[in-house]
Amino acid sequence: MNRILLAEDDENLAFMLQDSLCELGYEVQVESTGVAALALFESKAFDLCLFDVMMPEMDGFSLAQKIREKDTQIPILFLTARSLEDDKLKGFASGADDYITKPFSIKELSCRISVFLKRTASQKTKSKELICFGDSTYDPENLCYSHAGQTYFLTDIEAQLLQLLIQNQGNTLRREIILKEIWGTDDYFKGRSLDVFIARLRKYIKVDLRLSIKNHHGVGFSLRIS
Amino acid sequence: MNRILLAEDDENLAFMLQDSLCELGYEVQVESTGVAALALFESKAFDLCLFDVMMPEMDGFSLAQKIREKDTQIPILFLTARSLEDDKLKGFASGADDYITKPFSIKELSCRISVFLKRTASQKTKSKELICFGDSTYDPENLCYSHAGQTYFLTDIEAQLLQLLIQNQGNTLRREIILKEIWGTDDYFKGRSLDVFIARLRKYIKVDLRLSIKNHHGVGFSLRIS
DNA sequence: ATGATTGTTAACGACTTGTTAAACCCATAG
DNA sequence: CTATGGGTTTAACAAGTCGTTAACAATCAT
Repeated sequence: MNRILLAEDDENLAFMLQDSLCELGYEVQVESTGVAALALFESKAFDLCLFDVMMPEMDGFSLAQKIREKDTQIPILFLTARSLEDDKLKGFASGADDYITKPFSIKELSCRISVFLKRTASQKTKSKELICFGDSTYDPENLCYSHAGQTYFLTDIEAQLLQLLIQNQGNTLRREIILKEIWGTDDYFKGRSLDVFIARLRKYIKVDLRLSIKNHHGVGFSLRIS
Repeated sequence: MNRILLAEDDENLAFMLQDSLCELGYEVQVESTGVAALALFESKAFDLCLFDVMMPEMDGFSLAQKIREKDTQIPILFLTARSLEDDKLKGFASGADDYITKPFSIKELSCRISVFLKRTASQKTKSKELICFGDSTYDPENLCYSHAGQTYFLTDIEAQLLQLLIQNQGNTLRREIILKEIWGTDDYFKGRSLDVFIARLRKYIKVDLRLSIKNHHGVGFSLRIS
């Protein structure tokens, strides 16, 4: 289920788009101002942004720039009534990926959306191969962690978290990144849940003396392999 | 240097495109038929495909499908004179990523091309690069300073301050500039905090004899590299 | 020499994280 | 329909970390 953040101040169009896109299997959240959209983007995880260019308070271009500061990957598509050359270029300069001029058909919009979702999705596709790290292994297929004959079966969230840490081994994973990746939102309680799961993983991996999960105060965690 | 495979049967347009794109720093190879383009694709590596829809022997759609069988990742962009709805949908269905209707400006084309090249490029290079200064390195991703095997993990403010100093190495950074940049305000106590952080950074970097932070009395600080 | 600026260290308080356990949720079995 | 159990979230408290402030020493400019 892909989540789309739609920023559109025209209520009718917004409703129509939300309706149509939902039918196509997307989860759509709508905000009518750039400010609100930016706030929502920061607290929840989305897979794609769809912004109207003309909006009160903050126009689509500025909004896109703000988003790009936080996320260089997420696809951003613009909707606009005008098909002016300068407008298009300004759009691309502010970090847009595509530019759709009204009137457009839902089918075309959906095609363009799926082009970008396919691309970002293919980056995520995790291989189901056995992963070796330190003196241990993790089996993504069976969600189990093994070291020297001992095997622990992990729960869903434990597994996701371990996989994230492994994929970024040595690097600091920011709390908000983890929270958005696994829980979809970033609030106080999910944050505490994260700490609880870190504690559990530490309990598992302590059998492998080469492994440790280091905290970077106020920033996040990193898996260290000595 | 990104390599583009252009399939276009109109000689004039093909030449014009090749010329313009070359000037923008792309390496462009042209074929005037789908069959030839497919053959060339199989024998050489490209980063992006740009196909005219209407071509003798094999149209752009069929060509795209053939390419997609061999490479699911490479971006494929269509050029077409018609902006018919059905055409666009057929294009996307055959594996296209974008669809540009003539007439178009080179600037717009170049924007759309770079959107996709950026995406595929970013899949290859994921990590931010290290900053080297003196005999040391600073890793902005993990907020850590390293010299000769030793690594210090910095706090948020330490990291910001070091980064500021590095970016202005050799030049004097005025106190008020630093204070506004990092703390947002410039009052007496934040000023004293700054002095405390300078002391901490000095403690870290003293392991690198080539580095020193010099004070300019009443003005600010500068990072000196001998 | 004197007042202002900077260097240095330590302590305090706010906030983040570690840890454990209880509460809660939800699916499944009885 | 209730009981059970696995898994997750919430709560509560302990431990740790960081930024600020204070205090005092050293240095600089005039």
